[in-house]
Amino acid sequence: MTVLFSRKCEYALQGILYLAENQEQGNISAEQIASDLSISKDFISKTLQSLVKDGIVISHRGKTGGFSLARDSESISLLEIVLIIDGNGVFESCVLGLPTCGSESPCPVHSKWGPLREASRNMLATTTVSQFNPVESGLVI
Amino acid sequence: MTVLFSRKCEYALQGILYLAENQEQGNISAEQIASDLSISKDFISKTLQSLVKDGIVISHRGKTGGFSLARDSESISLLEIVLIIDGNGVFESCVLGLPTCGSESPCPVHSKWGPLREASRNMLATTTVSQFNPVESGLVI
DNA sequence: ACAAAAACGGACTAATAAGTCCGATTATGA
DNA sequence: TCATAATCGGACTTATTAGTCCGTTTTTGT
Repeated sequence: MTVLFSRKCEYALQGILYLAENQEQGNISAEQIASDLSISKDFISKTLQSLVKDGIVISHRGKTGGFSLARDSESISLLEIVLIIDGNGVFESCVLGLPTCGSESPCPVHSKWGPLREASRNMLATTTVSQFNPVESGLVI
Repeated sequence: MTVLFSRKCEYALQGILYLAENQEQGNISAEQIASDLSISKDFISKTLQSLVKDGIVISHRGKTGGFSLARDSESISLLEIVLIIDGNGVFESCVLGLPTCGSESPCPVHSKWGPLREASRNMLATTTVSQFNPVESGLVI
């Protein structure tokens, strides 16, 4: 079991963080990403391709091809990635899986889960891909 | 996708809350639970059987058989159910799925997710099955 | 005694997610 | 020009989860 996101979404997040951290390299091949993250090349490749479609990532074919960020890393939030890959079900559905749960007929944990869900969403919305790029964030001397 | 728990776990939680809410009925058949919760009879039956093995639920065969709580509803926390069905991976694993993530080498959201995870766990640990039984909680006149 | 109705157990099937493979296309550099 | 190395697309396979089926056992009420 994963925690909050699908495996595909986890890989997407890992992948885009990797791209951000290694921006100076220019195009980065799926091969390299997969090797460094110890995941499947074909799978991360497919996953990044869906981010290409949504304009988060740019891809280049050919010998020196690979992937790179389509936008400024500071403008890409983790939430954006999650919504693209997994949708917003995590932030809408009842945590107990009750289809009828809502503000009219809340489940036992409805009011308690609400703030946590909002905090999770907020964490993802306010965390950008650039935030942990050592170079950009100035954390490295 | 489910939010935090497997479908099986969601059903277990729904089922045990149902048992608590309808304690006065004594034995409650899988048939009735399934019908009221709009889920599969066979599946909820199987799920409750694993709670029987862990001493949360008691089962009785035969014509008037069914399921009932094995312990005082105030002593059964939601967390207990979650740990039995899904284990504690949700509270241990990296939310980005990074195997190396930990306090030594934290992932980008490690420090932010920690408190949320603890709050989630705490919510489940402090919410008992009795809490929302209308009769026991005195919410019903 | 016996029919009915329940959980139990185990094997089975279905659905979904995860991951793989391969041929086609595109671009580069020698 | 041509070999090489990359993404792309689609079909495919595998793994996991979800859900079903059915015969057996147990218990109760008539």
